[in-house]
Amino acid sequence: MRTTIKDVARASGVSPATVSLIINQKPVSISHETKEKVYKAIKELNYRPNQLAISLVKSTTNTVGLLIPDSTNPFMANLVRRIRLKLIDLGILVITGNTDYDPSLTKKYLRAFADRRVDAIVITQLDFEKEEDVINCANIVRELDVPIISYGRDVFNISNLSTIEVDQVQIGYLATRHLLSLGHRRIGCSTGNARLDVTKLRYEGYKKALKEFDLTPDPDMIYHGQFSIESGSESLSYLLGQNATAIFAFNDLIAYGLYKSSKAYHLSIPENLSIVGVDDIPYSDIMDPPLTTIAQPMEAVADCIVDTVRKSLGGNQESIHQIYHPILKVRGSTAHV
Amino acid sequence: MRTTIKDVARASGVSPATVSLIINQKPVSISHETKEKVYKAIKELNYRPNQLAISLVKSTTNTVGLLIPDSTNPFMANLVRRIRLKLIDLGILVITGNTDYDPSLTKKYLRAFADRRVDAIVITQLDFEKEEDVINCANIVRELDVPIISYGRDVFNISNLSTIEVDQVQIGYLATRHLLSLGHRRIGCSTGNARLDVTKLRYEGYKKALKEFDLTPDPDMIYHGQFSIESGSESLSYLLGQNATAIFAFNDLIAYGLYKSSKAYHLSIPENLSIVGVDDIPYSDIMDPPLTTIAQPMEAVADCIVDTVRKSLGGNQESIHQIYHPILKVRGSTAHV
DNA sequence: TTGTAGGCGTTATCAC
DNA sequence: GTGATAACGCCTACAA
Repeated sequence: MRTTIKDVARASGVSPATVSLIINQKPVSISHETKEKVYKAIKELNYRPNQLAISLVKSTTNTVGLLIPDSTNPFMANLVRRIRLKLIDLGILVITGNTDYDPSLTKKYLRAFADRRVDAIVITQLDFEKEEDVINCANIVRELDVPIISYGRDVFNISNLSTIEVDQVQIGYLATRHLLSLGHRRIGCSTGNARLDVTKLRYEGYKKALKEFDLTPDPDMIYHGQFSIESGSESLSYLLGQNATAIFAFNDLIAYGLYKSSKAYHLSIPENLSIVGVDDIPYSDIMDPPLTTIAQPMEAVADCIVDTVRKSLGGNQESIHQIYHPILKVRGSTAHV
Repeated sequence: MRTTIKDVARASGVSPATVSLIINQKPVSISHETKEKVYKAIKELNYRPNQLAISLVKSTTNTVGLLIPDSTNPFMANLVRRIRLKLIDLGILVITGNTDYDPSLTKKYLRAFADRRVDAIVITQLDFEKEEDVINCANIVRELDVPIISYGRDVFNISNLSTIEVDQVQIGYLATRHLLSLGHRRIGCSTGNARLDVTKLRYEGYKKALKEFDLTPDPDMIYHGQFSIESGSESLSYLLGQNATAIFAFNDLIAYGLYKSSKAYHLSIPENLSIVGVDDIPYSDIMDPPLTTIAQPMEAVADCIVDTVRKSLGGNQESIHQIYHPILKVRGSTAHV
């Protein structure tokens, strides 16, 4: 049993209430003498207030829950790092949960967060393959009664939830237009998980760009994969079979997978194949050739998330909706046909 | 105010105590009838027990704190992911803290973890540049009174702390011996933060290998850097100035930095320069050429950490000391002189 | 200036 | 079978 406020009180010959007043620097005048005694006792007993007890009475935990599908994705890893660093600065801890797009794990975390009375929950790309899982999870979220801040669109259609997003249609559009402007006409898509909102939106952007060039999207040019290196690797042979001269990889990891299997095909990038990715993770400009990619403004997103968390802790009820814009970074993986 | 056990009690016409008994499936016989009533009320009121209150009386939180210097390092990211996934399976949440090797941030986190009464703290490579910070932090750790599990050696010299480590000397040895066996004699080191224990140990291994080949280590062959891509980039010109034909990068990120600046020097790897890294992060075999590296058995380490956490929650006081061995993965970045 | 008492939401020990 | 009652460790009126 650790030392409690009572121990301190006893040791310094005052009541627990007085100790509490002193610790919390309440605006009441207390004799210098007793203050000294109490501080001394605190130091000697190495007393630290039990935050559980404090949280119970104050009903605030200075803790937020953070849910993330793939924490090993460097883009996410960097985002989360920045969020954590800014939050600890405010004295707020974050409980992180990995979901791997698993609905039941997601629900488990959501409930666990709420049960622990986190002050807010940050969810990133909370979305599932199956419609039913989305609905199911949305209901849980609605019951939660905790401020929720989402990075990515509100696929749940929940009213009081703040969203911070990057224009995903624009991402697909920028990537595709860049390729089109280089003369490519058979542009393959190596997508992320097909039913996910991000995937759909990026594909929208792809179609939008094609339309601007008076081209009709060919469904055969899509490989329905996942947001992983392995998926990218697997997609190459299919897309080559469709005579793609360029591939829009739905994120940089997928692009890395394409790089990897390109070697097996003795294809050289960008001479034989142009590739553009999404996210601009830190390894993309080290790859050979450096990867052309669409960068999301990670810092701004992280800062906005933290800001929104802070506001909601401050009692702000209004939900915020912020949209950021992506940026095309042209590097060595794309060239004229 | 959320619904409490009292609300449920009132709604179902029983006492809070009874509700508690039912919820926790205590081995007491309770009439089927009241059980039904209570379950119904719970469902209708959407009642969920407040874990803060439960933790307060049970003095266990089912939460562990995890401290990590650089969560964006893919090796760490993967390790942490696995730990989280295995822990949530046991119903345990993890509060993660990024320290960036900052002593004051580390202390802040350590205290915050303890104040929140986490059941255990997992620290990874907790170590600092300055001796004084190490001592200082060690004192805090000693006062903590929480089971601590460390990935990496106990640089603190704290008695009751479990350690899970990978033989770091062996890492340096394997990397260097590989290079030596390829005929390299001027092998540069692009190190991680100089004062860190891992750095010193890997360098020990380097010296050990040289000694086996009857070579004396040349202090000029060391570039004292950091565990980052940038540091690797910066080290190249210095080490080339020392006529290095091969470089032992103290981790894969550093190796990536070397790849990056090699391009600027129009050096081709491994023809003009051999490189070996450490960690075998997922991008290393996609690099061109694929990076020869020393892999640490991440899965085994993660599993052992989780296992140790589980045991300590079970009340096990004994500290564990486990050592794993690294593995050399020969790929395309190393060749004969 | 300091102490008393009640409450935060649970669980646990006894009674009834 | 079920219900008081006292913890758990702290905060905060309200008294003194």
